[in-house]
Amino acid sequence: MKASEFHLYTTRETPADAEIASHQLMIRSGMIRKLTSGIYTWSPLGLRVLRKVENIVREEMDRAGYLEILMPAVQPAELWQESGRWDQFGAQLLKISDRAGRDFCFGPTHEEVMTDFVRNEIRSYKQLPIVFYQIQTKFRDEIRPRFGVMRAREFLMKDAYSFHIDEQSLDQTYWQMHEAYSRVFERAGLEFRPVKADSGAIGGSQSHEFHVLADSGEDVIAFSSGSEYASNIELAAVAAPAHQRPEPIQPMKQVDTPDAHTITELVEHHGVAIEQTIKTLIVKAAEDSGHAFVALLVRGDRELNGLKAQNHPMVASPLEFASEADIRSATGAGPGSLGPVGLEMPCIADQEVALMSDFAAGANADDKHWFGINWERDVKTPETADLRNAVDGDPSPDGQGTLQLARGIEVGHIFQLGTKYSESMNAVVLGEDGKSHVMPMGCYGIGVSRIVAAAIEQNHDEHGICWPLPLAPFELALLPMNAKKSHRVREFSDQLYAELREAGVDVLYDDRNLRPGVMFNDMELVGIPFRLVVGERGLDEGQLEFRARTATENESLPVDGIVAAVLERLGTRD
RNA sequence: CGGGGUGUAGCUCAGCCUGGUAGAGCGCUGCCUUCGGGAGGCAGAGGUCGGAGGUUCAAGUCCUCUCACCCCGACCA
Repeated sequence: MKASEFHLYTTRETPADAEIASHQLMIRSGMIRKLTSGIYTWSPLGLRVLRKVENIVREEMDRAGYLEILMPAVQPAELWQESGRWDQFGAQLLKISDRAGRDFCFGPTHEEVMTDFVRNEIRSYKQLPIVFYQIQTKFRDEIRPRFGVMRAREFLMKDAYSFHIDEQSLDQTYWQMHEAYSRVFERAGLEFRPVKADSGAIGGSQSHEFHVLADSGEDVIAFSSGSEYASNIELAAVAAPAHQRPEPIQPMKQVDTPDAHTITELVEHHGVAIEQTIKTLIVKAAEDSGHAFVALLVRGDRELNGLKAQNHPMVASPLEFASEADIRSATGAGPGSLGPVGLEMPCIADQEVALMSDFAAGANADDKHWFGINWERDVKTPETADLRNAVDGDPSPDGQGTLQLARGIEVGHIFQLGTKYSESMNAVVLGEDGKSHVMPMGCYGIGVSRIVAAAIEQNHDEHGICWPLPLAPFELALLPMNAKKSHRVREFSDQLYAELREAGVDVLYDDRNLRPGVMFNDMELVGIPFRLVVGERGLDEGQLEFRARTATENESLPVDGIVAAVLERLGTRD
């Protein structure tokens, strides 16, 4: 491709509304343009990358024997009413109506359409197992779209659905898919981890997420130093500490703390060790608990794990924090002055909290805290549960090694769905026994457009994007120096461009007659993995300069045999 | 949906408080010079100041309403 015939439009300025590197770089390199909130146009440059990802995904799905189909983006309400999700899915479901007033939605996912398709197509266990997939534009009306295509409302997703005669077959396909997913991310050249995940509202027995590791990731994953254990931090269990509760030393005393409404302020202004403080969080209680609210106690330096909390029988699910007004009427104090002493509601303490002594907590009166609190002596020892997020160095839940935490971007998620949809939508086949069987299902998603952003988060520097070769929009940039004046350089470059194309190299030939600095900066911003520079000086010596995007030094390559040398350096390609 | 903020040239923003005939940088067009890490000069094109209403002799600026976008809280590929 000649740059003069391509649409390259880069900008020096960082757009004001782009916060993270991938979003900034995608805008600056001109890969995407925002049409409206959470909805983007892919430019020719961006589309090249998107297609690379898409093709890797497609090839790996095909290799595994899965069958590609294409389902409608617009779906009738009836199907969603049949599964019960028309009302359940919530505001993320974009509902639309046609001229006759019939209801439709723009598909956020395709379980219903898929199940409908299969219940009409598949009649016999002999046709099972079967896996269909599609690569489709989805729409989810996110409350807060952000980070460009990372969390867009409209996005490109690969979704696959498997159908089985029994759970065992589902389990088998599930692990095949796990393998296929790993191949996808390996081929894309990304550093990733599959982790155990919460199956959430979708239910089912098994679920894994695939995360691209990046410091800017929104998810935290935990993996063991001593085993294969890896899970989303939501699921990482924390073992109860083994030590005994120390004997009380301090008397309990009330302290005026008008300057301390957060744990940090309490620590800074009153010299309390943060490990000796307790955070009291008031949440709504489960409906059948007989209470309106429940207090959750975690050590001051710990984070509440929302999933663990809402799974507790006393706690409402989904987790809902009490409003400040609710807190005030229930405790008589504001959220900055709460504690277990004298609290008129059930308390659930994290395991380690029950083993603390001489600790500080709010007094349930504004601007007052109790210091030197001890369980039993000053307040009843509460019920305990595992409520906090794991931290670096916690023992691994499987007993082998310790946990390390890393940040990740969720780019894939696989589920064993069971019969949730096949049952409500009556997707059955005749079994070997001549009877109807409801088909267990699996569903498997990959965020194709999100992978593009995730790859940039993982691979960029101060100059721009550093594409892994398999995702790069072009493999090689051919940069002539001062071609406007130098006929030699231009003619040589024209010729070399033709030869490289002939050899199958995906080359971007910058024939725009720009100054060298502009070309270098553009190619680095766009992230072309390799560049080849043609200049008068080099031609005099019979040499060209070759350089990898991530390298700091040029390599001199002789003009003779240049194409072969370049091919060798590009390495194995698809 | 709550809370906060911003809408002025293609982009990034100043001007608004204190009303008086629309600005800068980048980008774009033309010419000249320059040419190995985002050059310089000259000449240009480009804005119903998000929209509607109001106050005023006069509104980008003040008031009301409205729309859009962004940021902080509950979800997900």
